[in-house]
Formats: sequence, structure tokens, C-alpha cells
Amino acid sequence: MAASAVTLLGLEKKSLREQALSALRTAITSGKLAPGRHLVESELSEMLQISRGTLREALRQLEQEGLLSAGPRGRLSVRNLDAKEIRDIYAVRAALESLAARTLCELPDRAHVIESLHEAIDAMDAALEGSLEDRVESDMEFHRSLCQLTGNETLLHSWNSLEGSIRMSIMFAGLEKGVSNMSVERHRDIVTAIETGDASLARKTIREHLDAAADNLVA
Amino acid sequence: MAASAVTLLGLEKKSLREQALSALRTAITSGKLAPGRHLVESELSEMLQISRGTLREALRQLEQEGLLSAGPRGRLSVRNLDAKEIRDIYAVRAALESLAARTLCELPDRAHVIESLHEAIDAMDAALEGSLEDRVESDMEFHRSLCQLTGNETLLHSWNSLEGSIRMSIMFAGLEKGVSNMSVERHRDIVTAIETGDASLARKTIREHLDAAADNLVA
DNA sequence: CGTGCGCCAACGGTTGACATTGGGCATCGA
DNA sequence: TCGATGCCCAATGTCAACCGTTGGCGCACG
Repeated sequence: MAASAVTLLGLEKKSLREQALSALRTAITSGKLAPGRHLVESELSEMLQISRGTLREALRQLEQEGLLSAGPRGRLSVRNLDAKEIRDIYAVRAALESLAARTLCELPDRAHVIESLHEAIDAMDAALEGSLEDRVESDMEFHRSLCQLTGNETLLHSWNSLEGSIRMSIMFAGLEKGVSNMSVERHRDIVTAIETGDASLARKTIREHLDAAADNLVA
Repeated sequence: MAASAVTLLGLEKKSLREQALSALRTAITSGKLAPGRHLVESELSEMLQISRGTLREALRQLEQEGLLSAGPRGRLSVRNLDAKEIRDIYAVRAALESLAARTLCELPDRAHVIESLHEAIDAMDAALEGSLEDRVESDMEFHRSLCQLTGNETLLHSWNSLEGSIRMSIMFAGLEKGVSNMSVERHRDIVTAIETGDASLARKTIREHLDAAADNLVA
């Protein structure tokens, strides 16, 4: 049986829940919904033009991603990060990406991996001409690729769950500070290390990169 | 302001959604809901005596925990793990717990941490007399404590999200195989390493423990 | 001035309904 | 007989309206 056209084209219209999820995630990580802001189900469901039930499913998901924090009686508000939490998030991030780097180094055939990573770096280069948001976007893309290319679904899933928190951290510190860590050179070093297959070097490179980023964010 | 009695006692009755979540999680990780089994909302909502809406919130959460996999048109079924996925899960697990070990080693005041870990080990000792399930339970408790005691909420959260998958891995391989890795001595070594504050030793110890466990599970 | 009472906002949960979509089965034609 | 056609149904996605509960808040009253 042939896959449907939409599936082949990757154009399947997302469910309302998924749309709401994306919309809310973007609103939060872009600061349109300020940290600490209390969310009211009825308000949101009206804004997004979806029913409360559908909305609640999306909210649960955002809660699990750590973008929302639950107060007493299920009261939800946009999570507010402090410096320690940002460091904590980046510590977990570093652990995951270290694993990614090590895994990639151990792959027998890394050719296509290296190629993909170079493409991601080219995209970052191109984004230098764009807005701050574009630069953040291409950076996230690169790091997500690291996890994705390992072929470890669980790793990718964990990273995706953390992505919202990472974006919040960057937003919290201010986009300017956030992008200041995203030197293309640094990322080239990471790819080079992976290319050589030196796992400990790759891990060290990426760890230092992320540690520096965290330091910079909370400075 | 005083916290309410129920809060103090930690006895707040869980919401129906949370109850359903626990019930389903247990049903899956205990094998009562066989891997690959297709789940029908209306059936489950009747079994659990809750409405479809509430059930769907719980299902979404289980999906994010990796216990359920979504087929076409939102069709949910109990996730089916193969050997590679188990290894992948344990690789992520090891990354998280390595971070936990390192973090604990770097804590200036580890006395209460060591104490808590010793209690967890005592519980494992006691569970030697109990059922296989008891032993698994006390083991999970120990490892969760590792993450919790770091004080890194994000780390604990990530571990919790992975816990379901870990339990599934153990169930998949058979409880006997699962518990065979849970030697109390091994765990004592981990605590000892943390006690000395030797981060690299602690990481090495826990990593070897988990690698061996994964090997054993898929063997 | 303080206290108690009642209103109201917001959440947890339910019910019943409807559209959509694909699978399965039976029917029909070559 | 076998494949194509088309209908029915199961299951999900979504909605609207509703109820009970619970705290917060403000007002009236002693």
C-alpha cells in the first residue's frame, strides 16, 4: 500500500492541539507570554479558538516540557527561571549532547553525518545576515541535528523535551547574550572533532562550548 | 501562612487524571497491557471509569513518556522495544545518572546525601527478602534518589520522564534478568565513590554498572 | 475595626454530540 | 472467480454546555 500523498510530502495538516502547542510554545519562548504570567484556560481557548478540552491537552504537554509551572489547584503560569535553573538546564543539555557527540564518533560510517552537520553550519553562516531569532533558530537546528543523527530516538526525544527550556533560558538572558555564544567557529570545531572520531575530544569540545554558553547566559 | 494538613502529610488526593496516569503506567510496565497492544479510548475510559477527555490528558502524558507510540490518525498502542532501543534508553539513562554522580561529588556538603543513599541501599537490602517487583522498586528508588539529591529539578524531571521506558526495558527482558544486575554491592560502590568526592570514579562506577545492566538485559 | 458571609472566577471533570477518516465487508460486474 | 465499488462502522478529533468545588475578594454588619 502506498503512503498517502500528504504523508509523502510531509504536509499532513497538524491537529488543532498541535497547532495550539506550537503557538503557545512560540508565544512563551518569544516572551509574548511573560514569565510568571498566569494562564487562564478560558482566555486561551478563546484566543486560540479551540475548545477547553483540546487546549488542556496542549497545556499538559507544555507543563511536561517545563514551560509551565503548576500552582495550587492546577493554576498554571509561565515558568520563571533563575540563574541556578538555567545552569541546571544547561548541565542536562550538556550531558545529552555529550552523549550525542560520543555516539556519533563511534558510528562506523560518519560520512553522511558530517555532511549533514556541515549543512547545518552553512545555515548558521547564512543566518549571520538575518535577525537574532534566525541565528538562534539555526543554532538550535544544529544542536538538534547532533542528537537526531545519532539515530537514538530516546536521546532525540529527551533533547526535544528540553528544547523549550533551553529557548526560555536564552530568552531570559536576552537574545543578544544568547547569540553571542553561537560562534560558527566553535561549531566547526565540534564537527571536526566528530570527524576525527576522537570521542573524548568531541565531548570535551561540546561540553566546553555549552559550559561557556551557560556562564555567559547567567553572567 | 501554614500549609494545609494534607499538604504537610503529602496526602492530597490525586486528581483523576493522575490516578489514571499511575494506573496505566503500572498496567503497561507490569505487562498487564502487552506491548504492541492497541488502545481504544472508549474502552479505557470505561475501564478506568473516567471521561474520555480526562483520559486523553493522561494518554498524552504517557505518549510523551515514551510508553505509548502513536500510529496513523492518532491510534495509540503500547510501545514495543527492541534490543537497540533498550540500549539507547540505557545510554541516555547513563548520561543522566553520570551527571547526577558528578554533581553529587561536587556538592560542598554531602553528608545528608550519603545518609539518604545509605537508606536507599538499606531498603534494597530489605527488598532482597521480597518479591522481584519489590527489588525492582527499591532499585528504581535508589537511582531516582541519585537524581533527586542533586537538587537539579531539570535532571530529576528528565529522569522521571525516562523512568517508564526503563521499567519497560526491564519488563521486556524479564524481571529475573532485570534484578540480576541489581547487586547491592554495586550500589554501595557507587555511594562510596560519591562519598570520596572522586567525580570521575563515581561516573565510571555508575556508567559501568548501567552498561553492564544494559548488556545483561539485551543478552 | 475586624469578622464573617456570600459572590464569583477558575479549575477538574462529565456528558453528548458531530465530523472525519480509514478499514472491513458485502455486493456487483467482467 | 476475482477484482473493483461502495456502504457501514469503529475510533479519533473536536466542540459546547454543564456541574461541583474551592479559594479569593469585597461588602455588609456587628
